[in-house]
Amino acid sequence: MLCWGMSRSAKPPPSRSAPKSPVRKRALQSSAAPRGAKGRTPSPKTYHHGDLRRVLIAAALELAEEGGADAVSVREAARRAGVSPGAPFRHFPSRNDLMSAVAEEAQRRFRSAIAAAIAETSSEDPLVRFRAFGLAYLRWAMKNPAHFEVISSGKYFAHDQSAVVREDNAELIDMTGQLLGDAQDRGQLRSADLRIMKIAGRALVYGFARMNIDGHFPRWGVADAEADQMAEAIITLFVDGIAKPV
Amino acid sequence: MLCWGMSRSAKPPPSRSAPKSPVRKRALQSSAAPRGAKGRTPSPKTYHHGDLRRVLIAAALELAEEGGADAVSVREAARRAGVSPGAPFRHFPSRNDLMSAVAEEAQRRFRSAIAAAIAETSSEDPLVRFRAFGLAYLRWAMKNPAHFEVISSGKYFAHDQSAVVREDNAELIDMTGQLLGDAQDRGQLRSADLRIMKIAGRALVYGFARMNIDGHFPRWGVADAEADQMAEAIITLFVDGIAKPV
DNA sequence: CAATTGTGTAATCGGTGATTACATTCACGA
DNA sequence: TCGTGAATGTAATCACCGATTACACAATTG
Repeated sequence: MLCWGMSRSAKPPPSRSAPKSPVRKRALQSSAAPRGAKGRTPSPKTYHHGDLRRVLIAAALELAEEGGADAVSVREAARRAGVSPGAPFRHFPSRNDLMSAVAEEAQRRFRSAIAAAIAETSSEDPLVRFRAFGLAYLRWAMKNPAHFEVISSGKYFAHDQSAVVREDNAELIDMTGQLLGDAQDRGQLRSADLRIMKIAGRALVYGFARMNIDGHFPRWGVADAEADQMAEAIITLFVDGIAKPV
Repeated sequence: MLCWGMSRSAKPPPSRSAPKSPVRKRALQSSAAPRGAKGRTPSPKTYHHGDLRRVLIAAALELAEEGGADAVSVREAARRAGVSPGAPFRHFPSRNDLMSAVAEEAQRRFRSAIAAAIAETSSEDPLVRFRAFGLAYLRWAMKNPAHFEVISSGKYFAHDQSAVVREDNAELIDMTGQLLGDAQDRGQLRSADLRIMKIAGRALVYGFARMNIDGHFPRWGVADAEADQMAEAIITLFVDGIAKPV
């Protein structure tokens, strides 16, 4: 018998169309009352889950955290939500659709983290703010490698599938352009080619974050402080490199 | 019936232990006489393939080229080699082992490309050679994105599984350290911290290559020239950034 | 020529994404 | 209040994949 629950014991085959026993096992249910967007009260043992979409996304984010982006499987997410393997299909026609939703949530968090870091920067100096941007970027990426991977790798969801991720990301890129433009207006930069600086800056932080994800820094994972110092040093090097020498 | 060949037609079940018809279909066989390491002459229709290991690696490299590193499957490689799905097991106990072999071959090519580019540089100026290194790196990575991905992402083979890849890569990194050290000895650099420059340089090119792989440059893929110019500009920016201003 | 070793085949297992028919429930309107 | 249809979850199934085993066949070697 095909049983998606955790009981693997062989059961006597239920005659094909016999009415099922009304007793249902139900798992997790995220017992801290998941308030849906509509503030519905979820009775604990209903046939309908009530908030499956959200729970699936949460489970997928969790799976990614635990075992990397590749470890996310629709079936396992369903298992953790306590529903059958086919249930997610109603909400996400394909695994990619689930991953898109995951990416949107992750991107939202990423953006918030950076926005918060910049908001905390009291200075008006665009290069100082640029530094803060880069540092927040790297810190978030190193703290949430799997989520960063989902967002960035363009392998888990089609980039043109989620307008949210696309626009949100474009906004971040624009922000760096803005900051560099301001710095240029103040005569703080050596080179005139903003475009190259922008893309080089992106490549630098992206590469550092990805190297971390891809296991190029085997020493870390524990030495959190060293990683942070390294991140800071790299950004300093970049900013010093493009800034006009005093 | 389970048939690994291309014929999907239902056949009458062959009685379990009946002697098989001696007629065998045999695919590809890489008909340009694959000379094994031992220079064996491969007769075209033997039961034994004769050079399966090599052919499997070649097929895997091809699959990666065609559909990205994730598109490599042991079964498909076996299919292209014209053998059963279980055959590769003799040579590669797991998919990762196959990918390790693929990575070794790719790394070998990568290293050659860079070595050749540096050898062509007549100049003795370490920064000029450093530039050549970076450019060769980016050019190869952009020309062989899937192969670069297999080498670098540490997801397709355990980094400690292949001494070849590890050492080969360490040698490349050493090379950059050497070049930067030479530049420092000649007083060409602004900063004293070689370690940071080394890692920032790595992150920069790695990030650029990875952004290309991950689809962050949607415009390209056709505009090859633009990508090349961009690569050059980025490396120039970096070298100018770390070099002492004239 | 015979035995041993290497190599490919056949068959099977468990896991996964995808898809369909069906069961149950909920929400809305008569 | 009650029925009906739309939502939503279940059951069952398919194809594909990686892994593994027992077995068949070939190549080599003595």
